[in-house]
Amino acid sequence: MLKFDIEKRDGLARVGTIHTPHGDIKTPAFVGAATRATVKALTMQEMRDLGSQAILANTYHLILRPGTDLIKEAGGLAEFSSWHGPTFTDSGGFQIFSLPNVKISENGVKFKSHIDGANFEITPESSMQAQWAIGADIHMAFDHLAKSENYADMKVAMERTHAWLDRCVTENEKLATAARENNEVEQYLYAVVQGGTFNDLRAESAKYCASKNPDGFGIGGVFTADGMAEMLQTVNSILPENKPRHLLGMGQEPIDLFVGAEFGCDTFDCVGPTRMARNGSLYTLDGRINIKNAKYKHDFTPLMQDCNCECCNNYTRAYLHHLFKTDEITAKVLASIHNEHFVVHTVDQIRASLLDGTFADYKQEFLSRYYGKTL
RNA sequence: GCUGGAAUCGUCUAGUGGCAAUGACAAGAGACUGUAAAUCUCUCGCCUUCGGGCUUCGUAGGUUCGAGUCCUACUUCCAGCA
Repeated sequence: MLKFDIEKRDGLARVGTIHTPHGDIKTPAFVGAATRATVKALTMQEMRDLGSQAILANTYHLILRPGTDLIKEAGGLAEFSSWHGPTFTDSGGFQIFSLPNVKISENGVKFKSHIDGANFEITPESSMQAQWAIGADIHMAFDHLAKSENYADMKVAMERTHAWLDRCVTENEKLATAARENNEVEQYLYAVVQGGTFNDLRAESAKYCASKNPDGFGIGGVFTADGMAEMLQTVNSILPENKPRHLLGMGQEPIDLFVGAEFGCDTFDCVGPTRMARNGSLYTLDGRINIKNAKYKHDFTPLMQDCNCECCNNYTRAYLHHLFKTDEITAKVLASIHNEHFVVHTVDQIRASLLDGTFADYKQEFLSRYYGKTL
């Protein structure tokens, strides 16, 4: 069983440490999205330098390229990518939601590769096998995200997620047993809670996932902060408190991180920070700015005061503006360093404020400043 | 000097009788939440009550219901010949 120590609680919020075979994660923590075994525009050394504790890769992408056998041959995701720290993999379930032309059946999901059109299929069993081959410390159960917000559709997706969870757990047991016999390192499974915006479905899903006794929980299918607090209260009051919870995909907006942590989530991942960085939308304590805007051409101040990242320590807004306008690769590198540092550091500060009892003040001060001036 | 060719939005460019006029770049702005995203969308002559109105394709005339497109002259540039 995955070891998770909680050192302090505040309502549903908690401060803890997840002990993985590749190292500890001090929670709450923001996990970098390394979909194709890389955080876009950043080296793993840059990720370490900006304070990242863990990364999350995607099974779907790694099945397509380079293939999960190759990653196993390399010694696993951490070794292959030279990250060496704690790693997560997403199951590929999200691609049911995000890709066109997927065929979903009880057995699994049929895709056409977006690269060469080749047909292939992911089932709960094959997702587990692929994740074991990739060798991340923490795996997500293969789940079904509904595309529709319709109650009936959401219920069907949730029930399928539960049926698939049974199969994931069974397959995972087989793989875990085989690994133990071969003296291979442990890998752990999170069940994924679905149910959309319907709290009765969320409650049902949380109960079902908890009953399967996984190592932790992913909370999936969340897309906006609206209603998230109530949903998390429902779900995290049901989930066993001694196991870690990962809020899947949320964290582009700082409010997601505050609400997520306040209502009992331990880790987060989100592609937003690095994607927005590549597109010139950069975090500051006063809200996001678009560094490509003409008004920054002559702005020789740092991107953000009181930021200790490599970008803010060394470069000005005018320089970043110039790099973006001339489409230099370094624009995306520096911007990604800053945005990723911003969210990682914000969650670290949330952790610190929970430890010293100042969370409520920190949240109030941060959010009113961040959203007050720009929204 | 002669003979050809060319002049269109900041730049390059499409356009050979119905056109405020193509495309690209540049410029201005917006979006982005378990990444088919170093992507996508919008604006880009002036005004607008968003119906439309007005002024545009080197300059000046002309032909025509109608001209960026045809004719004449001029200006500038390019090429060849002197």
